[in-house]
Amino acid sequence: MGRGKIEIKRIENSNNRQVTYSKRKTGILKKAREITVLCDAQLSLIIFAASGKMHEYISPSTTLIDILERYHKTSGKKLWDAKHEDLNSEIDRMKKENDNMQIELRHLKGEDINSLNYKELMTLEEALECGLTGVRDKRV
Amino acid sequence: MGRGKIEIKRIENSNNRQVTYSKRKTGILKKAREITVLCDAQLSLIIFAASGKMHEYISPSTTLIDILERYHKTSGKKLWDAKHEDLNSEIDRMKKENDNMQIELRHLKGEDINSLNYKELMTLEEALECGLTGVRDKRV
DNA sequence: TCGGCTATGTATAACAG
DNA sequence: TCTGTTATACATAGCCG
Repeated sequence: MGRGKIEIKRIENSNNRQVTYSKRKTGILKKAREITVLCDAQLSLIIFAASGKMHEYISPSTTLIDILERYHKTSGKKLWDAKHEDLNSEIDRMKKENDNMQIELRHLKGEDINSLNYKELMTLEEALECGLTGVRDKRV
Repeated sequence: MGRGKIEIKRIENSNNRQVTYSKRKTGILKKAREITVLCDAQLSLIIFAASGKMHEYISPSTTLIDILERYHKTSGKKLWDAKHEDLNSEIDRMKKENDNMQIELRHLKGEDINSLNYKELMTLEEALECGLTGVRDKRV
């Protein structure tokens, strides 16, 4: 279309490239809107120009999130796992830390100490005596 | 285009709608590919037909996740917060729990007790004595 | 229902200001 | 560089088999 046929390959002249981008962006956004209206389709179109500028079209009556959820379900491809995995591993890490402290606390309170061996009991006693001394010094 | 002009509104005849969808889908996918090649654009296009069938085009040299990250950064719109917020609040909750245990542990070890008032010290001392008794009983 | 055809409406490459 | 124009290539609506 236009005054001459062009090959579909990167337009080397940056000015032409920019102009073509702008026109085709308008075109594709229009097509996107049209197909959703004509055919009851749901669609998400996100375009970034080489310059970084962004344009989007999301079909009405839906949201990008809806579409991504559906994409997720339909394709089975997971989108936010990278993010989720980080958070999940952080949670696991804290959970372990938590459990360890929980156990130490119970021991210091004299609970669940049946499983401790003699050496561990001695260490614990020492810690308790030390703490007690500190507290008594302070209190007086 | 075609033998007659059509209005951009829902095509009522479901057969025509389906045919038009199929043709236009091909068209828009082609346009999507072309603009990325011609203009160095990055693009994500996801279409769901009314039937539920999905089609997508993601520009080469990128991934949908990249595009969504960029969308997030550029638009400021948060996409996965609903999902993430749950995890984040879980992390916050555990962090608090963690901190509290951390403090309690330090107190039991006689550390950082300057900030405690008399009553708190007494409670602490009691706990320590109780723990110590338990441990000594056990050790013997 | 479907794949292909073609007359016609659109999009756009090149150009002009 | 940007906006508008125009000749042309392209996309596609309605058909046909």
